[in-house]
Amino acid sequence: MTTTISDQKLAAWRTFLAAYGMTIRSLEHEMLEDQGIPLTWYEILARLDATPEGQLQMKDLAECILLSRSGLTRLIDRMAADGLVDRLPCPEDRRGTYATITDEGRDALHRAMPSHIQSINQHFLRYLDVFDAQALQRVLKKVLDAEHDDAGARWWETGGC
Amino acid sequence: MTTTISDQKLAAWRTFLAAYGMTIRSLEHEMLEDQGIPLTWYEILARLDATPEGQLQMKDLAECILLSRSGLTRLIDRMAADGLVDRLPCPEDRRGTYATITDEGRDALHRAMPSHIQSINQHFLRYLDVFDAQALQRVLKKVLDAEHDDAGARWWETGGC
DNA sequence: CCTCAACAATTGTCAATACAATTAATTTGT
DNA sequence: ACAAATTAATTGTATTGACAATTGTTGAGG
Repeated sequence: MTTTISDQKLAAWRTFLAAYGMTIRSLEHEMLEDQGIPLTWYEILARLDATPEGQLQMKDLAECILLSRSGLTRLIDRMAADGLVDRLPCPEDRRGTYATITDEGRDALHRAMPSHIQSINQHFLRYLDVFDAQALQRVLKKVLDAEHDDAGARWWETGGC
Repeated sequence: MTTTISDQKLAAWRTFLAAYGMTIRSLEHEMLEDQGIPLTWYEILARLDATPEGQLQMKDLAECILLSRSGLTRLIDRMAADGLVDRLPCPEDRRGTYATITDEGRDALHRAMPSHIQSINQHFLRYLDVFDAQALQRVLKKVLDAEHDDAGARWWETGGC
């Protein structure tokens, strides 16, 4: 049986898509322009920095970023070549590898963060008042929680934008 | 001067990012799985089909999809090679090129659309009631309208998901 | 204990994208 | 009218990403 979806809801979906596309392009552009690093690098650095140890196993990193696992190996390669992260073997499971943020990586992150937050504000948040933000948060959290009910991971609630 | 952004608003931003990433990955995967075409192709077909003439100039297409202009030339190459679109020269401006949807393209689109809408519902809309959808639409439209005030284009309001 | 399935990460290979430079056509300014 | 600037699209080249197969390791069942 095919459920009919209301035009109103589909319009909300289209607006969601368009808002994302428009915003993320500005953010990617400004991150590269102002900080010289791709937004994907920033995301990795932020996630690593948000952990107590400053490190994550590749598999955990792969699942919490919006990128494929296959791309991750070589993405970390590049970041390691730039000195922003280190690879270290995982003692308790010798299949695993930790990606660890370096001091240089933390520097780059902390240098980029204020500017990035300003970009987020400039292109997105400044158009929202507190109630808008609450509404957005409430609505989209329903989606996230429902789709992610299988695992206990709640990585998107952690800091680091 | 550096404005301070509330944690509440930043949390809304993170949720926005996470919801997009989680949803779009499912949609891309299912489009390729069920219909054998990338989601980007679907988006192009939908935009062309939504115009009265079934065609758009490359420049207009480039600005209404979430992709770079440079990638577009070869993306249309591939779709043309598959028979889903045609290229035709633009009479009133000989620099221009129209990308035109073919009958085969319309077939592919109309075949894919129900399944795609079901996917959107499955991974996103079904978690929202009418009020949620209205709230989402209202909030994100503020962002879109504000960021896009320069041009008169309101392409994201047109049909075709 | 030992085999086999599952898992983590990487590698090979090819497709897709980004960015800069180029070509061709149009518009603008004088 | 004509040189200069702008625009539309494409192309060259290098980077990045996707997907399948591979390597090494762990864990479960007999």
